[in-house]
Amino acid sequence: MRSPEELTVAFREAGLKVTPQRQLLFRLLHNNCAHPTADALYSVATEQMPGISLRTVYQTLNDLTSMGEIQSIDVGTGSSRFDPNVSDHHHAVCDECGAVHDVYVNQAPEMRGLSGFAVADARIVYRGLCATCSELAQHR
Amino acid sequence: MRSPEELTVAFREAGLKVTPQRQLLFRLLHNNCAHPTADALYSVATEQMPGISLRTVYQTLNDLTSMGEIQSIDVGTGSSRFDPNVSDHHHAVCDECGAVHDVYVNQAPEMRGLSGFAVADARIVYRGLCATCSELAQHR
DNA sequence: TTTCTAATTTTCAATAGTTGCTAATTAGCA
DNA sequence: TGCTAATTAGCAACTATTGAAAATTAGAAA
Repeated sequence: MRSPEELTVAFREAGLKVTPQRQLLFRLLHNNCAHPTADALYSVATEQMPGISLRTVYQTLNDLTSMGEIQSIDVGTGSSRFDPNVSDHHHAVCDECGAVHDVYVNQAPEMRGLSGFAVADARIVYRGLCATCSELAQHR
Repeated sequence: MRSPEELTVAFREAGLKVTPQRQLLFRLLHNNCAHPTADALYSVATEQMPGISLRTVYQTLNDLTSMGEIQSIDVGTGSSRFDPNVSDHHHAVCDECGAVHDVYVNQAPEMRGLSGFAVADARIVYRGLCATCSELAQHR
């Protein structure tokens, strides 16, 4: 996603208002590689702006998503996660600590067994143990 | 998954009872490649056994899943879907009609950009238009 | 065949995640 | 400074799923 400053301009150009709530979320999401859930963002946002509503967090996340600034991802952990990295990439989820990482593949694998399907997008979710957790597992 | 007859034996051997409700679900799932949701199965089950409870459907699906007879898949359509095909495969979802198809890949793609992650599993979800829907789209 | 009991089913309440609605507030143009 | 459409907060509602508890039942044993 673009910087908070650039988003401020983009929102105004789109006829959208730039509120303190939105600016806070711009900042919280920028360079955020933690793949936070709406609720996680709400918790952090509340520290800096007590009284901000979860509804507003959802609303802003949806706005940013439909503008293509962030993407909503579902890695099977129950709730949607939001990713400011909108480049073509995939995700690795640690089954132990739940961390979600961005990963890349050389080329999207070609699928077999289904003719005529026009693929628009392919998403891969890797599951396993992250470096830290597999280290810890070895010492047990 | 195994046949309803084989499952009947397997359930009894595991100390589980074989009820009419379970037998019905065994039959509804066997050779079912529609990737139904719990609710979809409940609808069909209700036709043949009015009064069957949605809770029982969920319970039986969970039992079958933990026995490894079916697998629960999440392709981002809101609710879990259940697949009696437990071989190593992936899924293609039509963005138009919502149909979910089983697909295969030659080899799981190797991931880059994350060192030390021990991959246990890789799941690919393709999105796009199925053969039928892309045909229809052409005639518009 | 009847009895017995643990497993199962049903019902209903509860939960998590998310969205719809509405009154009150506010950004930012005129 | 005033105005108005956009936004926020608050809360109800909704979907998917699970928890709990009373009633029922499969199936082993007598």
